[in-house]
Amino acid sequence: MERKIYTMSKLAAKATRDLRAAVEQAISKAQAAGDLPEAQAPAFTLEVPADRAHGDWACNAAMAGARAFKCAPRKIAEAIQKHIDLSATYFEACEIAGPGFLNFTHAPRFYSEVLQDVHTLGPAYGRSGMGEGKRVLVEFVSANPTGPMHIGNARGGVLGDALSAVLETAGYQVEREFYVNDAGNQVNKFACSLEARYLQIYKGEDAVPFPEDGYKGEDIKAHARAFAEKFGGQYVEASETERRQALVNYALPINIQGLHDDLLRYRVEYDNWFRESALHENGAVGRVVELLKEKGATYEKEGAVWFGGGPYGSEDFVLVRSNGVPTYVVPDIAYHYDKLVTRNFDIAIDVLGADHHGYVPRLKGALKALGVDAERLHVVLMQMVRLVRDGEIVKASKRSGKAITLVTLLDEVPVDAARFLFNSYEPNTRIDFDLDLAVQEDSQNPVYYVQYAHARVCSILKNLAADGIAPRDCTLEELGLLSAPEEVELIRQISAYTAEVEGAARAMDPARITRYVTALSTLFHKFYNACRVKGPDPALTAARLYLCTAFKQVLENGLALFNVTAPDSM
RNA sequence: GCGCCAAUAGCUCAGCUGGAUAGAGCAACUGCCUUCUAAGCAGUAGGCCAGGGGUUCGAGUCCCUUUUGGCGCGCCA
Repeated sequence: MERKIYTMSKLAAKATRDLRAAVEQAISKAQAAGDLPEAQAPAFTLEVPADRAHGDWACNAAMAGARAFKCAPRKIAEAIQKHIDLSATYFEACEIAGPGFLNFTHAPRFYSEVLQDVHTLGPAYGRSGMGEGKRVLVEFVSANPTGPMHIGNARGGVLGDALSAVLETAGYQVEREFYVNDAGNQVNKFACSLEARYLQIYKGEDAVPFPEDGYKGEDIKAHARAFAEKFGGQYVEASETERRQALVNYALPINIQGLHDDLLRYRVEYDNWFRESALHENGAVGRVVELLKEKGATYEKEGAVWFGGGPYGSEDFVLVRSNGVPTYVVPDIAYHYDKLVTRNFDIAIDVLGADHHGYVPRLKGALKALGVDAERLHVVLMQMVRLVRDGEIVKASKRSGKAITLVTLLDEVPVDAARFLFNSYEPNTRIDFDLDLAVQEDSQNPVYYVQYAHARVCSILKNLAADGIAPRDCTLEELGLLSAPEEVELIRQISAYTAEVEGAARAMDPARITRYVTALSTLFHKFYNACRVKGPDPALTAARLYLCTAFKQVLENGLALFNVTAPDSM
């Protein structure tokens, strides 16, 4: 696998790191000068204040140190202020406010250099080395190939895909994987359902009972009909095993290809399609049971093999039924063992529906018993998606065969809108997906707000190009002309991008990027209304054009993370 | 019954290791297009952050508890 080396933007990170060092030094110097008592200096935070009037970065060292120094926060703040040296930093002012906050203001050169950074790095702006090149396997969707994908898989697809992109950008080496459940009981049910529909074609619907827990969807009937057209009735008289095998061999590949195609249509692509059947064929499933037995993590009860979860933080559960057939967890354990041991990924991430949460401790417990550090497995649980149409909740039920499928969703909702909407919610938020809103092509739909900002900046560039004015490099003096509040705010937001990506990676929440690009677009729209790019002053025009192209670049980088298009015109 | 997740503006949601006057979009109302796209901007209005205790300089955020809702608790997957 190709190892990518990225140029990183370190400017914003360096700015805060230097500031932190300056504050620490100021505390030491204040202590040396007797302005602060000798005591362990407190841990403190640097954060962007909610209110712009409080500067660009705020430090709580004075309040945090109140106890250690046995001194009023404002007194401590004054001592720090007296001794702080900002000359080597990207900050120029330090003020004391409120209960003892130290508020710092960026020096103008910070803004100029941020813009130059964006131009230098281009599409790589935002990348960082946070992940240290660690190998991460992100598994998501993994829908059963026995039927069509439902609306929850649509969310999982967007979430897993965007999360993967965020992690890549934050410096991880990511592989996207789909786990194909092409073995086990689900497939048996699939076979029995197909068989019933097939036989019904030849014997009549009343003559062949349909299995109680079978798949009742139309897709099963369609498969049976197509199979009958291709092979005729030759399998009616064949043995049950042979008949079912033939039906599965025919229909399952079609379904798997269908999953692949539907996801592709949804702009979701995988590095690997990992088949459960492979784990059975190469003996990994049987081996994992043996391994657990060797570790003494199992016991037998009433003819079944149980996992004793007590020492590993999980409940007891059955591994192998009394009839000798392993339960579904066993291949899952084998699969995760394969991820973390056989293939030796540093981290495995599972994107799962919240209805699977009860299963997580079992899986982690089994991994612990196998000697695997369960911390290397991260499960991102996403809450359920409900579909709302005409103000009413559409109940999706897989058994009834009336589920809202991913394909139905795509037929109704543009991919950009669906991806943007699904990526607007953090995984742990339940979504009521409003179909009526998603198809609306107006300002109510947030995706257009962001795309419009992009179309706008493209329009500016086009207009100026028509006048013979092309973007060019600017001197620091020229960039210093960008001092209007709207300009400064926009650049500030641009400067925060890398940290935002890192935060999204750390929290495993790509929805933060959606919020980021929305905020970025807002600031651009404000800039657009307050500052004209085209104007009498060539230097100012050049500087603003430089800002425009930087904005365009960062917006594109952000949208690329969740694979939403950035149109040149709307 | 036990466990997990939640409860913030009329609606949908943010609020990142506890920080300053709790934010955004939509909906409502008022303004702004002979100048780079009005799918935009500016402004007004809208909140006992579910209730109650606690922890501390400081709580929407942490702990306990009550209520309400979602999900899960099989030798199904």
